[in-house]
Amino acid sequence: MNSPDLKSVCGCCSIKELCIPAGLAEEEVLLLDQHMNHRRTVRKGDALFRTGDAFRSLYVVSAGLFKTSMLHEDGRTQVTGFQMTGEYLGLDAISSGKHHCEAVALEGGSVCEIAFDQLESLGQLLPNLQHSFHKSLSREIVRDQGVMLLLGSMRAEERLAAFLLNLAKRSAHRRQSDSELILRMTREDIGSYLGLKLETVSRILSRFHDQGLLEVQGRHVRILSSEGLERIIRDH
Amino acid sequence: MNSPDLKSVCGCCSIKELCIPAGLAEEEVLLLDQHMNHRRTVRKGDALFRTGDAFRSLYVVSAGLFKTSMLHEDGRTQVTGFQMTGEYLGLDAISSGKHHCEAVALEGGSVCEIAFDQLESLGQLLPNLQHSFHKSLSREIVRDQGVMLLLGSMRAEERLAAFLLNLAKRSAHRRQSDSELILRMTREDIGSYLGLKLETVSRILSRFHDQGLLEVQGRHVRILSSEGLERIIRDH
DNA sequence: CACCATTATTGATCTACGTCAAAGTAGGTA
DNA sequence: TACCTACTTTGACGTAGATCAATAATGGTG
Repeated sequence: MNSPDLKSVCGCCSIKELCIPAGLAEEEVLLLDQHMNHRRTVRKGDALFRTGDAFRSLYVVSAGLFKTSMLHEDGRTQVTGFQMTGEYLGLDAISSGKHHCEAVALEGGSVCEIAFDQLESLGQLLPNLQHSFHKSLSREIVRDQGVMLLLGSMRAEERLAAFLLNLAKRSAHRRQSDSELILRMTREDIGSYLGLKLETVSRILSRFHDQGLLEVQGRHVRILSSEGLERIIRDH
Repeated sequence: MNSPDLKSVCGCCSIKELCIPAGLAEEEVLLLDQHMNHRRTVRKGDALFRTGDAFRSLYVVSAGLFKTSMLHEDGRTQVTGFQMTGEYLGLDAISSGKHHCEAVALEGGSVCEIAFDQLESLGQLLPNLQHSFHKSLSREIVRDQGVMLLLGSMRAEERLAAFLLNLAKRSAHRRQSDSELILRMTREDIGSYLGLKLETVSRILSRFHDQGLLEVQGRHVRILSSEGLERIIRDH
């Protein structure tokens, strides 16, 4: 537990408009600040929580990239998401009081932690916060259902095109380049997320490269034609 | 808008322990009752809302069975769930103020409607309600991620086995038989939900029948060996 | 710098599921 | 009751993606 430094106070946080404080009044953010455990740094490979851990807190990514994976009892495992700055980790655990997935850092970064009971109490005081929290939960549902659509009805090329466009869009939203991507995750992680084998992911990246849609250099990917990728999805 | 009859008042509702009132104190339920639009009946085929509709209310199934489908702009469509008594409809719409899926009744039934702004206000007053609502949202996330796991890592037989066991479990929880199932949805609906073609669904049901795991008579299915179905999932 | 472990690419082959097509069946309606 | 439509079953065949296998690149570490 680090002592909060100034920059990690919500009111002064560089990502406050992407995070919980978004849309809150200044005095509301002050109140929020009293309940947050401010930035905790994590190193690549660190787990924030693991499947089965008791649920106490939600986390919001303040820097870096995380992946969440579900592990089924029969040994099956599936990457359920990649979380960037401002995105919540742990929302699935509210339902039962224990985590259903594990969250692992794919690069060094930091998170802010908030005890869930405190978030709920604070929600009683701040309708704005309550509402924006509901939106976050609902947004996660929409995201998951989007992945269901992808897994249930798209072919491998379409899935990968959608994945790359999604990463690019989210990067752009965070004022990072929307064409220069660094895939912090392995081909196997991508494959697991997309319901494909790593060989298929690799093959299709090469194919996109050959078609002039991407420049692929290991984990460095540059999107040369987002229209081309969109067309792949549209033309099924 | 029907005038509420006695039986549809939450405090007297036959399914109150499956629904929003679950876990609330009597006086809290009274308050809730003042904000619910009580039972509205729906006929088979009726749509509660459609993709793109403005979001005002959540619904809870009080009787019958619904399906929700997402339609992608490119004409792709995917069944995202089948909702039974006590389950919410419309949670995805909170995020953006418009519905991302459509909800259609698969048999005659009824729903209770609650204006979302009223539910939020009520949540400010009733921490219990707030908390149980958060759990419902989170449960939907867990459910969706379970489907992601199914779609991303299971083979056709495993998906169908998991689907049937899930229906049976949820029926049992509602004090209906856990072995005698009536599939209110078409093979195509099932296929869409499971990322399979209707022919595959049909073939696998026949195969399960031949293996003595099921008795299949059109939409009437009796589970003869749930252990057998579980084994199929476990033994990938 | 050289080493090793991890990750990625590419090819050859196999197979689960999709596609296309033809009957068969059930349920609602006149 | 008989009809018609919508749904279901089953077969023959094709293909996208998995599997198996062999190199080839990385990148972190002593």
